[in-house]
Amino acid sequence: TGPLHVGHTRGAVFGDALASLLAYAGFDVTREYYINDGGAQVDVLARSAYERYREACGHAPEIAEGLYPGDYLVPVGEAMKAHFGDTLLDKDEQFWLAEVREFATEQMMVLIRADLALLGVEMDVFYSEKSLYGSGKIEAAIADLDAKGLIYRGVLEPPKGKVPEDWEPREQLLFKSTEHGDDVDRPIQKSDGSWTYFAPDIAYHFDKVQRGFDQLIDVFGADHGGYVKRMKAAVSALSNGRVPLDIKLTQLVKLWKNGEPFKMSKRAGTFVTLSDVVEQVGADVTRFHMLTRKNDAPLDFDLDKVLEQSKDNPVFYVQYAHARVQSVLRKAEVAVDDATLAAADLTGLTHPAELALARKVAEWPRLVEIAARGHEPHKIAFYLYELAGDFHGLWNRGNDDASLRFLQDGDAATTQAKIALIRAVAVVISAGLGILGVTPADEMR
RNA sequence: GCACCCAUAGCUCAGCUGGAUAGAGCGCUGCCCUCCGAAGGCAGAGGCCACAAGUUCGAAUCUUGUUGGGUGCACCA
Repeated sequence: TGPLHVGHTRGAVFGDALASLLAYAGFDVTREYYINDGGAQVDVLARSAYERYREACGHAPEIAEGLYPGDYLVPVGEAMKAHFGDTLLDKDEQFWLAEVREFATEQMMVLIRADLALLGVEMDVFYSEKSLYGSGKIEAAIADLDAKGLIYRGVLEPPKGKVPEDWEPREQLLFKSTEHGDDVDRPIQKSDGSWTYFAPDIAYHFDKVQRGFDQLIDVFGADHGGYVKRMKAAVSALSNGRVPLDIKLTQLVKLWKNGEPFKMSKRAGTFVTLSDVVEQVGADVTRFHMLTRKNDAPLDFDLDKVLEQSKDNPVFYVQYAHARVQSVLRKAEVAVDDATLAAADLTGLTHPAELALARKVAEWPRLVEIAARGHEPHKIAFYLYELAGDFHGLWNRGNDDASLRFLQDGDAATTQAKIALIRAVAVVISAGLGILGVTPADEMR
């Protein structure tokens, strides 16, 4: 219903990096974006857009309580005027709602695709929730569960503890998710017989199971933590336990500026968008920083600090290490092509700092395996930071001990051995940054 | 009331699915640029890994309980 904001950015970066990590580890990965274009929220979007349309036509917009006030809908209103002329003015909702809904959601997807492109995130599939309605897919998924004896009509117990004021017993169509690890059974139809949002979600996952995937990973915001069990229950039931579903929750991003919390108000429509952030600090910095915390830990993002060029800025620190290696390669006066380096005699590398660095580089394949298996791309970011630290340490020892410098005048064999080591560092940094979607730098500016 | 996540140095956080004296950055103390970029590096101080039991040859890591935070909890997505 709007442009992506910083919270979405974290989910996008996390999912993209995880997908790249799995691909790097040898998995065949499909990246999907599930478009929430069904349900009541899209009607709200349409009504909000209609007010902006009236505004574009010269009337004062009446943005009632509950509508989306954000001014990102202003251009949508203008586009509507260009498209519909004044044919929708002063008409009842029933005459325009469906058309405007269609128009506005399309416009929102244009925004969202542009935001993703700005971040460098590419999706293989955009899957529309709305497309499931009327296609028979929801009915088919529910029928599958029904055949397994997991669908029944019933009345749920009121929630324990604080009971909502307006609670009343209602008979609904329910999914017996408790048989697959959930705490209570979940409604898939409202009491009026229409689907709950859960029904298309089930159908979407059923579709993925039927497409033959071996494992599924969902990325949710932490505020959707309550849906984890029911979604897992659904996939477990739909796939007869064949397909594991891992759900990764990304915690909140706290924005800072000049050391002070940067307040956002969704009410007033003044939230900070993905494009705000990326335009200010760049995609590389945004992506790396979003991955310097575990996905389930809250993240501080300071719009000034992330641009600092110092050691407490991991993006810079890792880039700097890569740039230093490239600098040495440029200055080397001996052959440094891959074949020569591959054949270099490494027995001369005996200093503890050199061996420590070599050991760190050698950890890489195992680290990739661990990170991929745990679905934890942040481990790549932390590893790169440690690798860069070991490298910078060795570099600076060269200040005191000339024998540790990488370029040894008049000794091509030793120089090539040392360069083989640091070239390996650069290769790993480059691969690691590639997984995170960050461009390695050849020089610092 | 229930479910999920979290609790590690003064601060912000790692800790490789159970292995050796628990690590990093910031902050603090003291050092290192005639020398491939000091935008960096070296050294030091600083921890009862929330608490208590349990499993194990071995626990920050696994189990249970307690305390203290965060999030979510019928016919909204």
